[in-house]
Amino acid sequence: MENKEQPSKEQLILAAAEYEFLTKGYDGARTTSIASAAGVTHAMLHYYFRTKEQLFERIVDEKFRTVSHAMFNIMGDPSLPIMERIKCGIETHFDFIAQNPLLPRFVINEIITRPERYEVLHKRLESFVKNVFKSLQDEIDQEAALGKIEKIDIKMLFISIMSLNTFTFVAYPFIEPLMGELMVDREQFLSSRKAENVEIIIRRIKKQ
Amino acid sequence: MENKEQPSKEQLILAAAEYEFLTKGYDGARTTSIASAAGVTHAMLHYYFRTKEQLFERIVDEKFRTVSHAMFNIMGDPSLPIMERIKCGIETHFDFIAQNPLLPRFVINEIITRPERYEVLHKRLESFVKNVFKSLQDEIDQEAALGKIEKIDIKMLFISIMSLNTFTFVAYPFIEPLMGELMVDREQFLSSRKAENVEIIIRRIKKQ
DNA sequence: CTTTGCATTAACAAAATTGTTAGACATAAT
DNA sequence: ATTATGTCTAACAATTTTGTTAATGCAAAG
Repeated sequence: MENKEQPSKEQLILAAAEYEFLTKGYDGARTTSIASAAGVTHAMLHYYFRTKEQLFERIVDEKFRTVSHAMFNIMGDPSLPIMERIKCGIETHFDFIAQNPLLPRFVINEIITRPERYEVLHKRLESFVKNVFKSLQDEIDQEAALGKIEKIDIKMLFISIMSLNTFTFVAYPFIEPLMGELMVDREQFLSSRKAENVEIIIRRIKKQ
Repeated sequence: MENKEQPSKEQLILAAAEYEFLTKGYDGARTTSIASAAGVTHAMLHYYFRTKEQLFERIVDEKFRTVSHAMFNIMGDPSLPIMERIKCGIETHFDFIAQNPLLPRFVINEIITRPERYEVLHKRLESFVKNVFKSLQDEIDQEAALGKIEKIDIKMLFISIMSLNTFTFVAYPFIEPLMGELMVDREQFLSSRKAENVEIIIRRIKKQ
């Protein structure tokens, strides 16, 4: 019977594997290390998942689903006015990355080393993203024609938002030591960083 | 004697190792694969560099030096007016990343898996960066006091610039398939992306 | 032409990592 | 009580990857 207080060995292994793969990547991860972190013998790991590869697939599947799911929320509520919608999208995206700080590097490294696996995720996102881009671009073009905002390519805007929201987390260990007191209070920093990213994008769009 | 047309085995190995390590990371790299890419037996690799670790050190050293050297150029010419200086710094940084597109991911992964090695690079950059930040901040504060530009924390600006310039290259395989025609002509895309990044930062600083 | 020293290879050895198996053990069904 | 089933372990096996060595070649110095 499923007990919430006593996770099964299988769940323990999955949790340990997730952390190991996300921090060290496929090549850096060790099945023995995963097993011992999960508190089981490494034969156990092979018993449940047969191979390292299959265990990895489980993690990749789940993480790709997480990303895919997040993309749907990030695009913002179409009923909001465009400025509000973009602002809300940025904040949702930022919060998602903040809660999954290891994910971007993992996904990127994974896609680079095994591009074929990305096709599944890409296919799932492709038409959705294209549609949202198109509707956002139409709305932007309309507002721009009225002189209310700058005319801008939504794809460029998208790249900018992704860059601003993601890079801090990916490069955290690189920049943190260079930042002095700025990043010592993590909560404080993240909140002002989020506001900054919104500000940057709003200013980019606002008519001058 | 050193011949420019016939690189030595040692140089061949170093070149192959650089590519292997930059694309696959330390864990993913194989000494046999490096050797065969260099067209030598793998015993040869061990003859010249003894261990994978030592070969890797050579590459890391060189790449960290490259980054360190780049940082000095990126901070811009102090004799220029602040706007020009920042614009020029952004462009220099962008061009550097464009010419070393594999470097950011390598450096980040390397720092995450072996933070102790970063201390050498960090120490070299620390005081320089702090000084440049301070002089830039002073200049910004002066201009802001005159109402010419927005008051802004240079460190925040620095993170924004790094993010915008770097993320595209790090996440290239992730975003490229989502971008339709935008990125098909790479040269064209990079040039407009560079201009966009400058535009974004300038708008962030300009007084509204 | 012989010695010296570095470059090179092939074959081998060691280590690390992944994967398997036979059997033990518990638990629940028959 | 016996059987069946899934869980688990310890020991072992296979594979992959790294590292070594002894022997060979080769070119320059003496």
